[in-house]
Amino acid sequence: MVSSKDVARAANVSQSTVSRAYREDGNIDPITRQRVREVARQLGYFPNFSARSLRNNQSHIIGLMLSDPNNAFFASLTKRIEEHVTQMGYRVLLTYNDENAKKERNCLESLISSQAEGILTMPVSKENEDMYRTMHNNGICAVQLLRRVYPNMNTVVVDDELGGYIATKYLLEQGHRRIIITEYKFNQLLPAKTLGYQRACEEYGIDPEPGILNLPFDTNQDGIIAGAIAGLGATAIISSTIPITMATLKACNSMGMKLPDDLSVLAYDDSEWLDILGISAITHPMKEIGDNMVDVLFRNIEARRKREQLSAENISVKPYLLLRKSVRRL
Amino acid sequence: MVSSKDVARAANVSQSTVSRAYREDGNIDPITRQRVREVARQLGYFPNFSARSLRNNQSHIIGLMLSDPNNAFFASLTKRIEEHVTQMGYRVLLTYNDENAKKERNCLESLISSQAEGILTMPVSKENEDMYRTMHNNGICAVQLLRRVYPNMNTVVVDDELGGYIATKYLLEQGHRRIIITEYKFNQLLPAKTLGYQRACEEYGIDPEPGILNLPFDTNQDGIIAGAIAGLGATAIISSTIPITMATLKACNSMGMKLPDDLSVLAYDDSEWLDILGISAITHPMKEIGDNMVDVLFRNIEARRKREQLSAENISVKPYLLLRKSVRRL
DNA sequence: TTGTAAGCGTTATCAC
DNA sequence: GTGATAACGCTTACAA
Repeated sequence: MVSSKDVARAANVSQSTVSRAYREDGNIDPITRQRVREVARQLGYFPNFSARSLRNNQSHIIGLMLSDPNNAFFASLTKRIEEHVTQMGYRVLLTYNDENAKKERNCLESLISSQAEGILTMPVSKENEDMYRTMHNNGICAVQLLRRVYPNMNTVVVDDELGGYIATKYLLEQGHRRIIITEYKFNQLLPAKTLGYQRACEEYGIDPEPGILNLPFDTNQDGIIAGAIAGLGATAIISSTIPITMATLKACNSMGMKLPDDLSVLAYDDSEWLDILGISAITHPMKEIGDNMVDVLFRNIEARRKREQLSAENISVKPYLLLRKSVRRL
Repeated sequence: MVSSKDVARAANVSQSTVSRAYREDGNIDPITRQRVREVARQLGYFPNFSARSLRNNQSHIIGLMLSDPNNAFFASLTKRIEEHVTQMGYRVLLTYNDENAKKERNCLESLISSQAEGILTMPVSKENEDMYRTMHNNGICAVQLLRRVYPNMNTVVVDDELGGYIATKYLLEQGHRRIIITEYKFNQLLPAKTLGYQRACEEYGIDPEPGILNLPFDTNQDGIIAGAIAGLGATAIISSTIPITMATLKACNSMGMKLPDDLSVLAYDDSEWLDILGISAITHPMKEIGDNMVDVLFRNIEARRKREQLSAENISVKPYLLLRKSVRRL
């Protein structure tokens, strides 16, 4: 690799002049800058970010830690985030925790060692709290995405309690009474969507309990869903993630059920495919979510640079109902 | 950030001993290593990769440059790649070129400056050949993914000519004669899929020309597709990417066409949604593709470390037809 | 405006 | 087995 020293030699200037030619402020004669850059170009010189990072204590790296890559919802966020981050002159280091605390730990270690200035994370559980504290102590800004695992961390979430409520209420209004809602149960707590479901059910004087279907993370979801629908005699189902929506549709296919005549389906999280399939969904203002995530992060990075202390932000984005034609009025 | 110096002080050893405690070979008393690591843990020490990279001339970074993030086909590859790369103890720097040569250039500059040891790239066009040459000169290993833009670069592609041929031949066998194939035309050349389409048509003595539908990259694809179907009186269509498949299905919806009665659709690139929708597709052995990409890359990185010279590998993975029920026998 | 030199946190070489 | 020290490529006082 050609270094600034090589360029300096070739351009007959000092190494620091080369450095100056590559920085905004660098007090340097425009002519010199021009000349140095030209020589550098010919030599194939590119500044070494590792060295810069070491010297400046600024890596210009943002760590992105996602959980489940099968969820198209996240894929679409990834692009938005990358775009923003790049525009700010930062780079994205991509990691997946696979909903696994041990892997999450490895990701975090790697990101810390990479001197990431900020991280956008979907925490798996409370298990790695010490890591997040270490990061905090080291001034690494963190924003948790779509999940509120740590109360004192910056947060950008969708108001899933509201989403669950809206979804359930709509189905109730359409006359459904035996409604299934699916969930993954990570902690002991009920997911927010389920909480909203409960609230709506209780408003209608319905026992929410039998409709709550806890699913395993990776195996035979459609079989379980099919069984639950038959078992409860459900007339409607709220599928709580994109992968679960897929499983639900497969269950319908295998049982030969037609939408919305035999079963009403309301998907949580939207996808272009759902539009094609005519399936109503709880959807989210993706642009707003993506923008917020990155904005909060860089606000914090900025503040830190000025040695200001910011209190944790807590942004909750409102989901809304997108009607198509997968829900039948009873 | 706490550095090895801090740990050294706290553990009453020299800084180089701390360093040794964190390397495989490091000739160090196991007891000392244990003790040092414990002190480090308490202090919240993590090795600084920038410094390591600077000193070792090994960043342990792999650059991943994708084109279109809307294509779920790539999203699924991304995860596979990340998994592999992480397992090799490397990190993934994610960039998107948006099918735009200027952006591609920025991505490459960033990756070079990041000292990436290897990059997995989907080149946009020949425009940035100088960049790729610079990388080559600097010993940065590159593998082009799914496209063969540079003849002398390592390549992992799907044999799209074969895929186009298989798809077309199947439709012809089913009695279709007016078949549309869609494409994006980046260079002057016909895409490989279209070449396969041509070959099959010619075997059947059919003029391929009228069926070739060139689409713009981002706007109103479904309108154009609908127009083309009507215009040609097509009985079948091969949609050449996942986003185009979506557009095709939208076109069908808006024209009120039912599959496969009113139109036969054969998708190029598979998706779980297509399974749900019962749409036949040309699919790819994703695992094989992902594995190959990373294997080729690390084979090259390994060779470079040993100062060996490897000639460019050229891997072509065979696609195959997955029959569902979106094609009608005429 | 430019050059000199110190230092960022590592690893590797060389003594001991 | 351990410690001192130079060097990696860069930025930034400070000096000229």
